[in-house]
Amino acid sequence: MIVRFGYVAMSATLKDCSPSKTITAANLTKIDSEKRRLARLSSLARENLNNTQRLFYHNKGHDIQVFRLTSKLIPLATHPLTKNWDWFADVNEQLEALGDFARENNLRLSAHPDHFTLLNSPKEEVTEASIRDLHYHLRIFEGMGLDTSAKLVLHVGGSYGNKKESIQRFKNTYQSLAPELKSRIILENDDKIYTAREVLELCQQLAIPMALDIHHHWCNHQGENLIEYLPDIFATWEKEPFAPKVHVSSPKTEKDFRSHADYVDVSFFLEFLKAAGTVGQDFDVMIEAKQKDEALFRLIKELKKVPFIKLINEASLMIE
DNA sequence: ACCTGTCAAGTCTGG
DNA sequence: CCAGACTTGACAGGT
Repeated sequence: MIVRFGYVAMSATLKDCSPSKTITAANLTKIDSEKRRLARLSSLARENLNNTQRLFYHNKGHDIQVFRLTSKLIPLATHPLTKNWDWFADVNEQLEALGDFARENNLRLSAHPDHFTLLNSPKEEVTEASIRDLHYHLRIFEGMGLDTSAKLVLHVGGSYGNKKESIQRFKNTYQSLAPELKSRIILENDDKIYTAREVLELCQQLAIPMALDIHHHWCNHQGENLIEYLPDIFATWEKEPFAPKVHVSSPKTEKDFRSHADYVDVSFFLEFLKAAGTVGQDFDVMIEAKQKDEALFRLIKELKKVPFIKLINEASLMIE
C-alpha cells in the first residue's frame, strides 16, 4: 500500500514565492488610467504563475506530486471591477507551460474554492456567483490542459436551518451544472455542519468522489467509527485515475480545536494510518498545516522511525 | 524592518 | 434586524 503526501498552495521553506499576490479593490480604483490598472493586474497574475512554476520545481526536487493550487492565482478575477480584463490572454502561455510540467512529472493537482463558494445557498445570486467562481477555476485547469483528474474540492455548504432541504438544493444545483464542472467537483466533510457519513451518502447518490478530512471528522461527527466507513469512502474513487484523497491536519489548541496547528501530530496520524492499512488501498494525503511543506517534511521524518513503514522517497511511503 | 487594521465574496449566533 | 465572530494570507499605511 502506497501513501503519497502533498501540501497546500504555498511553501514555508521557499522565500518570496507567494502564488497569491493581489491588490485591494480600493487601491486598484486609485490607479487613474485603465491601461495602468490592467498592467498592474496582469503583472500580479504573471508573478503568481511564475511563483507557481517555482513551487513546481521545488516540489519535483522533493518528490512531491500532490499539490493544491491557490484560488488566488488571478487577482480579483471574478470581481466586477475587472470585467474588462481578459486575464486569460495575459497568462495563457504560462498556464500551458505549467500544465506541460505537471503532465511530464505526474503532478496531481487540485483546487479548493473559498468558503463563500456555495452551491446550496437559498440566495440565487450567491449560487450564481459561486458557479462563476467554479468556471474561473475550470478555466485555469483547462488553460493548463489538465484532464478531469484535476479536481475542485467543495464543501456541501450551509445548513440554512434545514439540512434536508439544503442537501436537496445542493443536488439540484449540482445536476444543473455544465458537465465540465460536474466531472471535476468532489466533496469534503466539513468541521461544523456536514459529517463524513452525510457527505458519503451524498457522494454515493451523485456518483462523485469524496475527499475525507480526518481533522474535520474529529471536530464534527456523531460517534461514527471512521474506519467502518473508509472502504465505502475509498470506493467513491473507483472510476478515477488517482487514489482517494485524505486531508490531514491537527487541532491548534484544545480551545481553538478547529484551527490548523503548525505541524501534524504524528501519533494521531499513525492511528489513522494503521487503521487505513487494514483497508489496504493506496491513498494520497493532503497536509493542511500552517507550516505547509515544512510540516510534510517533519511528518515524513517522524514516520521514518516507525518499524512497519518503509519510505519510498521524500514524500511517499509504503506499508507492507 | 516590523506592526496592525483591513480586505470581494457568506453564514451563523446572539443581542 | 444588525453587529460581530469565524478564518486566511496579503496588502497598505503607519512607526
